[in-house]
Amino acid sequence: MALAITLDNLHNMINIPDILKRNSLSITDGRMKILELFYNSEGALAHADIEKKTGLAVDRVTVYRTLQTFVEKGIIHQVPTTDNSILYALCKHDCEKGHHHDNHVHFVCNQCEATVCLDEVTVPSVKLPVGFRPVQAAMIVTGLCKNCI
Amino acid sequence: MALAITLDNLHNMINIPDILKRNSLSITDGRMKILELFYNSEGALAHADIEKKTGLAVDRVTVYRTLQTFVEKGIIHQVPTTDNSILYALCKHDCEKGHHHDNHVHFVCNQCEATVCLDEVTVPSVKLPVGFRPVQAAMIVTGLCKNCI
DNA sequence: GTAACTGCAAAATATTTGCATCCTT
DNA sequence: AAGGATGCAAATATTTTGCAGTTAC
Repeated sequence: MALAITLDNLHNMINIPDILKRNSLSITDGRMKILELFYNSEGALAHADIEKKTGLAVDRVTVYRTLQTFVEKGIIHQVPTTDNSILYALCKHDCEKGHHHDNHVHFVCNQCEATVCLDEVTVPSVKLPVGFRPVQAAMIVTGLCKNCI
Repeated sequence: MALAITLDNLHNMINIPDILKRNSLSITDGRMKILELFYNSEGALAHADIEKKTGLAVDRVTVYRTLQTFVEKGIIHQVPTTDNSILYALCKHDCEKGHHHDNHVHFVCNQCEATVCLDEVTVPSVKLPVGFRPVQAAMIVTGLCKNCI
């Protein structure tokens, strides 16, 4: 019989300490808790979300420093937004190696406010006016997500 | 206060007080100065840019309030960014009527840091996974602008 | 004259930095 | 043991709010 891959055993396949180790980061409670949060969350997270969910377990300053570290290591990336909020999301593919490959479309739900990475949808290229040399492109689509339709 | 008539807005026959009037806003020094700034600037502006350029002429709080008012009226729009900065740019077409039509691509120069609206380049549509209903899309391209190539 | 707008002060938030202590390796 | 990571306190920075005085209409 085929092995059913549920969310749960998908998570079991992910080894949080290992990810930290691969990125030459010491394995600490705070980093584990925060990284776990990302793996257990559907969409992108703001600093405030993380602070709320970790509660007293992790200091506010540590959250700032951890997010910064994770971005530098390529474990998470900053999600572009149309407003001015700062969101972070896991680099699903192989950003862990230090290069970000977040050229996928980000979707923001107007209803539930969640931001999700549509890893399978790549940003289309556009023709720019003469004189502009493109290097990277980001795209944000807003609308209704599957939970809110 | 005397409105400085630059070659540019003279040529385009842009009447700053008129724009305010059309939007049922009283014509004040601060609003004129700030709106003028937008018309005389190539790209998008951050709150800090405006504060620096208006100097003591306009209070910091007034800048915040004016930007908010202008966005509400559809005179300017918030520019999506890949980092977390807040940028504003003129709505070039007919956003003054209260609806935003900023579905154009925004370009950020890695060299000079300027953000410009590519009004002539519209955001392409993408095919989303089942369950996502798109309403709006934004796109940010980074690279080198014509001045920095 | 009246409503709208501004500036100032201060409150509320958000982010960064320094340093002593603790924990991972 | 040593270097890195954390927590706490405090310094900065950013944004919002209240209110009294001023200005546009």
